[in-house]
Amino acid sequence: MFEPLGYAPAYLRVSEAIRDRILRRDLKEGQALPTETELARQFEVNRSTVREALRKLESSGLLGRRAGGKRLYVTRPSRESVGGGLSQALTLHETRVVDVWEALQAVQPGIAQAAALRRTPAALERLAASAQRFAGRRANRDLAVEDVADFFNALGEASDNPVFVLLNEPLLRLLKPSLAVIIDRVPQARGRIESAQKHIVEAVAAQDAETAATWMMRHVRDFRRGYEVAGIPLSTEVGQDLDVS
Amino acid sequence: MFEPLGYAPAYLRVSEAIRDRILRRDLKEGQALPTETELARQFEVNRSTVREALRKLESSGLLGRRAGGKRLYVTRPSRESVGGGLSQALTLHETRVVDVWEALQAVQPGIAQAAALRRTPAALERLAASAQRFAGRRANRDLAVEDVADFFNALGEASDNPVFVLLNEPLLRLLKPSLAVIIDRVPQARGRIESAQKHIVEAVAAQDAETAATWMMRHVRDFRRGYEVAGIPLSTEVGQDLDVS
DNA sequence: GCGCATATTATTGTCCGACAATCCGACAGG
DNA sequence: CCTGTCGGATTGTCGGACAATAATATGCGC
Repeated sequence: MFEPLGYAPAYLRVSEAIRDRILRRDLKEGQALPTETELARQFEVNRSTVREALRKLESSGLLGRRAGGKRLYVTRPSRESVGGGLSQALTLHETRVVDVWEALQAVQPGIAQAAALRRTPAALERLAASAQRFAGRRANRDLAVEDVADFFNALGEASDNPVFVLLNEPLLRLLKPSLAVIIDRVPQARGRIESAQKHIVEAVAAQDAETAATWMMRHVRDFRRGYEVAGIPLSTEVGQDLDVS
Repeated sequence: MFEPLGYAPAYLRVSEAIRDRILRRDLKEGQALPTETELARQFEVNRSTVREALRKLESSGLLGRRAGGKRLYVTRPSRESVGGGLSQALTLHETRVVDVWEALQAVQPGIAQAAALRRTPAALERLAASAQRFAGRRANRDLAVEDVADFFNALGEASDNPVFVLLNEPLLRLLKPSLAVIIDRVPQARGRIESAQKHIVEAVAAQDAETAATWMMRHVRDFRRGYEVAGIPLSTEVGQDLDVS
């Protein structure tokens, strides 16, 4: 019947005040934040309180530190930061590999399509280079996995759609461990990935959205076959390795 | 030649230690965290340091507070928390309505498909109820928007795929403001949404994945028409209203 | 004047101790 | 069983302190 009358601790109000200024683009990316002491003075709270607020913003990826630096700068949440948060959440929601795969299947053809339509020459080159790198590296298992992920990332960037870019990251992160197993256990996996990537690159180069989507569908479907051949149960939960950092 | 040798401030190491225990399911959801003083004792750091660590985990959604409560409990990141973070990130990446729309177009048919295949009777009922609610409410603009979002959410839940559930939230959040404008300015919008929802519900009821996906595609494509008719430029940036909370 | 090493200063990370507000649990009374 | 009271535990916030080091100014040689 009654709402709880809202009270917010000071550290929260401070963090929201700063966050709003950032979202409003009032504090621009790359700009240095005032010092903790100065913020404490302006908000009229203790420095400890300011620090608690800063920690919140830091872990939302809105504030960051330049390497080896001391002061905080306004940053936009990076792919890694967003990916870390989401994949962490998915892990705790008991996501299974089949769930990730299904999402991949739903979204990747659309990304391929968009990439084919809008790729710049530079993005195309990056994509081709990624495929090349995977094809040329027959040795290391983990590097191969990184290359596959990089291919998807390059495609996301080529689509020039930040939603796709940010969505890709967590899915790939969760995919990687099982992909490593597939590459280890399924001899023909590398070849099939290589072939799919080649066709996708060609379609993107030709700006043929339809073909790009089709090959991507096959590519993703192949992963599912990979799970079966490698003997990974589809109901395996992802993220038991917790490499989030 | 050399990596910078890793140093991490204590508050970070504490927060990572706790986070790992949570991700490892060592600390289970719903469990109460030890008190700040106790944590400080165990980690052998000051309580202020512990508090900074807790603020980080709090804003990743891994720790939460029961309404009006004081102690912290282990929680899984809620849809809202994930959605807030992601939509905040997308806002800062200058995402445009057309980007969100494109992502919706890519992902929603897949969700509809999965929902059709796996919906439980309960989920179907929830979905139908949501459609009903939208159809029956011809008055308020904002409530109508909420109903549309709820329909997508219900579909996501029916798909029984946490990836879809969590992905939906930020997209809907960013979609809402423009959707409100569409409903205001495009007289036939309500009717078309109502019709699409009806067909989707029917297809999901019949477990006809193909039809569900097809109608969803039409439904999403309609939004794009809506933008054009309502005179919203597709390159409008989303999230200028910053209702993240 | 300019580049570079060096000295100063400012800022962060961490600690300590304190205190008010208030949530929690127990306990008594109707 | 519900309500009111009470004491202890816990959080939120404060002030001050200090070492380490990043940032900045200073001086020097050219």
